[in-house]
Amino acid sequence: MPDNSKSQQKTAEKDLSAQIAQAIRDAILSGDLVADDRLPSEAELSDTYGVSRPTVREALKRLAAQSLIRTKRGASGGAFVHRLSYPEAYGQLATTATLLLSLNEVDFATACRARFALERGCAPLSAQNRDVDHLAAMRAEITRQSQPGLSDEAFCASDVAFHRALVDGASNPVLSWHLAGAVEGMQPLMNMITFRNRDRAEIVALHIRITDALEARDAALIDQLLNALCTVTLRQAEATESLHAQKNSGARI
Amino acid sequence: MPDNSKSQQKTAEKDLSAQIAQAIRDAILSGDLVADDRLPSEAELSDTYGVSRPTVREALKRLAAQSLIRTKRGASGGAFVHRLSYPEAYGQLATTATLLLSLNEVDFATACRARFALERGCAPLSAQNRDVDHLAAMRAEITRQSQPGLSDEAFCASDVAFHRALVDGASNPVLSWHLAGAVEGMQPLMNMITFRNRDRAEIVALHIRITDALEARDAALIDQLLNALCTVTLRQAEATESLHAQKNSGARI
DNA sequence: TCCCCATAAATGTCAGACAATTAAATCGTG
DNA sequence: CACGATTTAATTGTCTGACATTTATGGGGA
Repeated sequence: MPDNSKSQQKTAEKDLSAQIAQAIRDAILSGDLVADDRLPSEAELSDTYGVSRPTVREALKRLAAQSLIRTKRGASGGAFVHRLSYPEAYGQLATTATLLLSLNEVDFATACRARFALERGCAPLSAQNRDVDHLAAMRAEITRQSQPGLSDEAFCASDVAFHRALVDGASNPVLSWHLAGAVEGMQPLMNMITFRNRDRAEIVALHIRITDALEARDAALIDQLLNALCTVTLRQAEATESLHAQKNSGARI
Repeated sequence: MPDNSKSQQKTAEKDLSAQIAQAIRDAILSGDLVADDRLPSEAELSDTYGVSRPTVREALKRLAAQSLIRTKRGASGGAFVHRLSYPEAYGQLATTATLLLSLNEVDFATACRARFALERGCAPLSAQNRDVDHLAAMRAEITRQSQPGLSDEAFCASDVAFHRALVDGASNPVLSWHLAGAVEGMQPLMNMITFRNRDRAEIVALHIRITDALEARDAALIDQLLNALCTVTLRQAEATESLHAQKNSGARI
């Protein structure tokens, strides 16, 4: 039996803990293990895979970091297949998105266009399924945004909440999840932008029109207004950028 | 000094490895550590945090599982802040999406509507930025899909490739990343659907019209056709479902 | 019957050691 | 002096064994 040994090409010769984690991950994603199933204890796993307990623990920690399992101490404790909740999935997505944008030098325009493209995609569904609660939430955020002397951070937060309410109007949690990740991941880039008062007024005006259009279930108009909002935001970013460039060049000379 | 102990509410009293991982994660996401920065060695970290090396290692494995760091052995080795590549980010997103859909009993209709909503969102950008390469790729997939006797898996794979080319036409990697995750996460649900020949013909016909519309840069038409495709897919899923229900009830009696 | 406590099972943590890998320093030789 | 082989040191990967901590369970006593 010559092929009993590990195939040197396929398994990629990674760490033992990575291999074990992959094996368990596959079992979960393929459905062999379903939510709330209990994995064997660390001692049993170390025996099964022929490795020490620390190695097994490293594998389990890898899975825990991906929210694939959760662990409980004590008798009748152990590692259990975790039913990923939406808030957790949101956190995972936000982390990945933030990392992807910030460490890959994705420019603001690309991220911004992607975000508005996704949001425009769910506008028709929002127009169809929106509830009075969503409209009320959006109007509340508009009131907040209109207050003078609001910090840039607070304005951004309110902006995010407004768009979140708009997306939630689609009543599609999967859609909300994607959009939340897209928006959250942009937050670091977004915080580099400063909104002048005139720009804020323009944005708030568009928000009001969007809310009205949503109330009227006018999907085409929402689409158009979101496009306008995207344009405004991009212009804003350019202005901030040129301002910084100017300042930097001035300081350098 | 009574408050020297861990604050019982704020730090949430998690595992030491989770706390350390969180601290390093924050340092990376906040920008204190940038790509390719080298972390202190495991021995130094264990000394810094006052824990043992296995505990530090568990923390590092958590971060590695999120592709936040990568490790290298040997002298001048260690843990380095990892620049997340798009393929890796794609894998992360796909894992989370698959988990979210399969372990949370998200019904096919919800996932399908979300996917097409996102795809319709990038249709205008694709119409604007599409290249001849994208059109060629889509036409190649259409040819593949039209072959009779194709297995359901192969048909699905070609379908995915077709839509991927459509999305890539937007020339926005962030957008492509989101869509790829949405589609990949649906794969397990998608594989439960069987496409009859008549349905396949209908889908391929729509694909042809979509490609033509993309060539003509007619965003509105693409939007309309994607809507139709969504409707067809949903009808398909319902048919498969009722078929299964029928079979199951028959077997049960 | 009800409460308290011992017990057992499991994860969490530690200490020390050795193996494997890799880059750099060292040495030897032409 | 130059260049290649060898040694060395630093670092991660893995193992062993032990102890601490948490928690469900069951038994004993009031």
